Amino acid sequence: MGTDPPDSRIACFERLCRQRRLPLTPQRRAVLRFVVEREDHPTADQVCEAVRPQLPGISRASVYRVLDMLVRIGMLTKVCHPGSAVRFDPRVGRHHHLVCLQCERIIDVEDPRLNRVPLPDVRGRGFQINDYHIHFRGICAACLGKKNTRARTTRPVGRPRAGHRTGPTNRSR
Amino acid sequence: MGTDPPDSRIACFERLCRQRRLPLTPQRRAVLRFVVEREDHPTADQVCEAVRPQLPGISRASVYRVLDMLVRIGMLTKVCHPGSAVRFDPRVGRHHHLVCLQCERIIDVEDPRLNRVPLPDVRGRGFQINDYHIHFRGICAACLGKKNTRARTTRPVGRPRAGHRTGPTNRSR
DNA sequence: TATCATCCGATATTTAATATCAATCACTCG
DNA sequence: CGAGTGATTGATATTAAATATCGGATGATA
Ligand SMILES: [Zn+2]
Ligand SMILES: [Zn+2]
Ligand SMILES: [Zn+2]
Ligand SMILES: [Zn+2]
Repeated sequence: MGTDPPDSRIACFERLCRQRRLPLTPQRRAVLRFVVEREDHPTADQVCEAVRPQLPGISRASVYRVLDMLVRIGMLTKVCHPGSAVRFDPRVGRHHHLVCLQCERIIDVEDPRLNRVPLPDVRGRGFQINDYHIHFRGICAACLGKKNTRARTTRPVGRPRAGHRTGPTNRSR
Repeated sequence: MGTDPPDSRIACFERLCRQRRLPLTPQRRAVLRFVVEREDHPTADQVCEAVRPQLPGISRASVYRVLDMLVRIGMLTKVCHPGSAVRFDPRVGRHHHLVCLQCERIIDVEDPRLNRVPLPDVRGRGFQINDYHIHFRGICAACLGKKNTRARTTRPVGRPRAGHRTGPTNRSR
C-alpha cells in the first residue's frame, strides 16, 4: 500500500478525505503528490520550495499543517536522524533505511529477511511493541566516490601529541 | 565499553583527554558524569538543568558544546525520534531502543539475537554499511497503566459520518 | 446558491541549536 | 611555583525548525 503508484495513492487519499469529511484542498493535493512522487524523503522545507511553483501562494505554515495531517491520517510517516530536520516518507508499511553519515541522505531498503527480526522479550518490563524500524548507517555511493573530502565522522579531535608537528610552531601573527 | 560503571567511564574520558591534549574542565566532567549515571537518554536541556545545581554558572551553550565534543570523541552517541529533541546516550556499543509513542521515553534493549540481523545486500547500490540500530515502537509500561488517557497515535481524525451523532447537533452558542 | 465548518495565509512566537568574542582557565614548561 | 599559550567558557546575538493565533477565503453538502 505504501508502494502503490502515485495516482493510486492520491485516489486513496481522496477516498479517505471523503470518508472523514475532510476538505480536499489544492494545497493538500499538491503536497501529497510531491511527496509520493519522490523517493528521497524530503524535509518540510524542501516540500515547500518544490510545491511553490505550482501553487505560488502556499505558505510555509500550510505545508507544515498539511504534512502533519497526512501523517495523522496515515498517508505519510516521519523519519528523523540526528543532525537533520524531520523528513517525510510516502511509504507507510514496514521498511527500513540506509542513512548516509556524510550527506544525511536517506534511502529505502527492503529485504524480506528484515521483516523476520526476532522481537526482544520485553514483557518483563511491560513494554508493548507495535512495530520496528532499522537504521543502517554508513556511506552512500555518491559520498564514497568523492573520498578525498574529509569525513566528518572520522575527523580527529584535538591537537596531535607533541613531536608530531606538521608545520612551524612560531607563526607570524 | 558503553556499559562500564560511571567511574570507569570518567576515567576513560580523562585518559582520552590527556592523550588528545584536550583541557579537562569541570563542565566536561559534570556533564559526562550526569549522562553516564542516567539510563533514560536525557536531552541537552535536561542535562543543563540537572548540572546547574553542582555548577551554578554553567551556560546552555557550554552544555551543547560539551555534549557535542563528547559525541565527537566517542564517549556518547545521539539518538533521535520524531517529535522530541535529540537525546544523548552513554552507551556507544551496538544496542537498540524501545521508543514509547505516547511519552517519548527511550529505553535500552539488548538481546544477542538482535546483533545477528542479516545485512541487506546493497552492494548493487554501492552503499557501505557500517552499523545498524533498531527502533522498536510501542507503548511503555507506565503509559499502558493509564490506559484511559486517549492515545495520541490512535485518535481518530475528522468528524464522524452523518448519522453517527453522539450528542445534540444544535448546541446553544 | 446558501450555509457552515474547516482551512489558508500572514504574522508572531516558541524552541532547538549554532555563531561570535572578550575574559578566563587548564595545561605545560621552565 | 609562576609565566605563557591556546582552548574553553559565559554572555549575547542569531539561525533554523516548528507551532500558535486569527480574520478572511474556500470546500463540502444540501
Ligand atoms: Zn552520502
Ligand atoms: Zn522510507
Ligand atoms: Zn510511555
Ligand atoms: Zn541507548
